[in-house]
Parts: sequence; structure tokens; C-alpha cells
Amino acid sequence: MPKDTFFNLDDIKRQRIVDAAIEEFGGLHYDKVTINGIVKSAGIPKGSFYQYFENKDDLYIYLFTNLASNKMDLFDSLKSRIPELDFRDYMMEYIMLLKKAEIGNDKMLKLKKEFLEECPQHIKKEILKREMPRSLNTFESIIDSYVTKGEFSKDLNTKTAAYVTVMGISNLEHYNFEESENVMDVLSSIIDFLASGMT
Amino acid sequence: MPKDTFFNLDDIKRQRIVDAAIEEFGGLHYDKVTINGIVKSAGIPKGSFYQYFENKDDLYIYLFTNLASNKMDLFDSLKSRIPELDFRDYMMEYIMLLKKAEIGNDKMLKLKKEFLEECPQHIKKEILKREMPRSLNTFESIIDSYVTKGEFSKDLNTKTAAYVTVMGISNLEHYNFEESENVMDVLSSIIDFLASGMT
DNA sequence: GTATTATATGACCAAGAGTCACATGACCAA
DNA sequence: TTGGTCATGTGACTCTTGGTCATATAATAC
Repeated sequence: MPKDTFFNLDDIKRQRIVDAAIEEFGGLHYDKVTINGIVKSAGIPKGSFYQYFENKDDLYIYLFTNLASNKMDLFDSLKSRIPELDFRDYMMEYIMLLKKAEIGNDKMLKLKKEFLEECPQHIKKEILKREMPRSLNTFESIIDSYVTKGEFSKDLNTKTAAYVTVMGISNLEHYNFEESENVMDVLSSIIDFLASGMT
Repeated sequence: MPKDTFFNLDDIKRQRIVDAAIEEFGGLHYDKVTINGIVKSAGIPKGSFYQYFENKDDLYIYLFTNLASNKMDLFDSLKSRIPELDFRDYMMEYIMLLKKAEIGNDKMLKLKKEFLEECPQHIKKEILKREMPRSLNTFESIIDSYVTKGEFSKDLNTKTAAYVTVMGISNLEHYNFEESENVMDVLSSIIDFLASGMT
């Protein structure tokens, strides 16, 4: 967490620091971003940086807790369509929305995703530890809706189902793509598998 | 990759360097391991280190490509028991074996797991990129056996099934454990889900 | 007007990565 | 034996970075 002195700053200066930080982190790989660079870019003396933040990671984590809308709004807009969509279509719609958000509208979402891939693992862990429960809960509630709707078994362990679902769709970098396979097909196949399991 | 000079070294000296490196990496967090420390511990001058390796990561990755039996042997010993075990029991057996190996016998396996959690993401990625395909293939072949055996549907996409299975059981750090839940119960529930899906 | 507290500042320090000019030794050909 | 060449050894040195700290300045309280 940044220190009080940072939050006591007048808005203009505080924003200047945030902008400079995003600029630096956005333009360079995490490892290459230096505190010297940030202070220079923000136009503040080095001592001041440490007046505001513990260290680079402190600033970094702060940027992400505040930056970048988490994609929950996407979910909310979709939720109302549960009655008309089956699980499969629901998931496909969700994934399309996510893709669209990443490509176009939401620069910050894209930036965040990149940053998450570059930062040290303990930072990623800390950020995910905050966000994962919300992701899992949302998915659990979706799945729950489909149980209520009668599409899924009443005996389904929705928490486990939500967990496996999230892991399945968010670790695609480990999927071994053949040349003939594209992302959407694979995702579709994953969703099919989630729906029916090994049967 | 280490340079030729490293492989040209006589076995004793090369081993001394490897031992020192394992010692250092084993005793300190990745970030705290310094080249100065390694060369001191190995009793070689700093210049020599750079004669052998590109940098710290080069050594680190080398250690893992060679170190630490990958757990494939565990799989092999189990494979013969497919006829007598159903998928659920097979997976539980596998997980027990893995746990046992981590706790006791195989110091290197444990060490490797720890290291993988500490190192920078790009290193982890590189190591996983090498090992994941083998993991996925093995699981796919197991699942295939259960298809042949008749336990799973002939229409099952075994590649997808293997992928989701591996993701499900290897990302438990993101599962939101209640106090009442223990790892084995959760794993058991995951395996149940994998077997039957949302139905 | 003075004491106390919060903030600003940049010279300074320690530590680590990586380099480089020079040293050493192995091998070979004349 | 000599001299040359190539591979390797060596550690002092440079450069960069993170982080500190004594001192200056402004703000606030009384």
C-alpha cells in the first residue's frame, strides 16, 4: 500500500506520478522499469518516491488494484440472458465479449493482462489472490442459475465446477495447439467437456 | 544453455559448481541468490562464471532441465493398474504417490516445485513449455485407455479432457479453501467433476 | 513568534551484474 | 626447445540500481 503522504498529495501531482508510472510500465518490461526512471519521468526527486511508496512493487500493485476495470461488468450484462441461453452459448458469448474488450475498447484491460505476465510471481499471486475469489464466485452463481434452471444436475458441486471451469478457460497458454486448431474451437471444445465430462 | 566451456570442464569441477548452485538456490529465495554468492560458494572466480553461463537464469534453467526426475516414472508404475482401477481411483492413487514423493523420497522434486514458485515468470514458462506437453500426453494416453476400456465415451475429446484435467489438479492454489475442506477432499471432488461434468 | 510535525530533496552508500585486460596453460609445428 | 596460437582462468574495475539519511523547507498548532 502506498503511504499516507502519497494520498495527501494534491490531485495533479498524484496523477502525474500515476501517469508516469503507467507510461514506464507500459513501455518497458517489468524488469527494465527502474525507480530512477520513474522519478525522472514523473519529475520528482528520488527521496520523494520513497516518501510515497515502499518500493517498486508497492506502486505496481497499487496501479492494478485501481487500474483496469475488472471484467465483472461484462458478466453482469450477460447474466440477464441466462434464461434464453444454454450454458454453452452463455460461455461462448462471455468469451467473445472478453476478447472484444481486450482487443479494442479497454486499453487498460489489455495492459493489465500484459503486466500480469511480466511481473514477478509473488506479485501476480497477490493480485490474483484478490481477484480470483470474485471470479470464482461469479462463475459459481452462473452455474447455480443453470442448476436452478434445470440444465445441470441438482447434485452438482457448483464450487468445484466453477473452479475447474475457470482453470480450464484461463490457462490456454498451456494448451498444445496444433496448426489446425484455433482458440475459439478449443474453447468450444473445453466448454463441451465441462458440460458433459468424460461421459 | 551453458557454454561449451562448462561442458568441457572436468567432472569434479563441474559437479562442484552444480552442487554449489543447488545449495544456494535451495537455501535462498530466487531473488536473493547472487552470482557473487554462487561463485564464492563454488570457489570459482567471477569471470569464470561468465565463461560458463550467460547469466543466473541460464544456470537456473540448466539445473532444472537436468535436475529432478520428472514424475513420469510414477505414471508408468501406475499405468499397469488401469485394468483394476477405475479412473477415479487411478487419479487418487496418482495424487497420493505424488504427495508421498514430494514429502519424502524425492528431495529434488520438492526443491523443484519450490523453485518453480519463486523464479520469474518467463523462466517458469520456459520450463513448463518443455514439460507440459509430456504431462498432457501422458494424461491423454491414460484417458484414452479408459475410453478403450469402455469407462468413458468413445466420442470423448481426449486431448481436451487431458488438458482440463491437468489444469484442474495443478492449480489448487487458486481454490478457495474453506476451513472445513482439506486438499484430498477437494481433489476428490474435482476428479468426480471431471468424470461426470455438470450433469 | 516559537515549537512541533510533515514533507522535500539529492548527495551518498552498498551491492550486484557484467566486462576486460592480462595471466596461465595446453597443444602443435618448425 | 622454441615460439605461436587457442582455450581458459582471474579478479579488479565500472556502471547501475535500490535504498538511506542529514538537512532544508513548509505547514500547523499553541
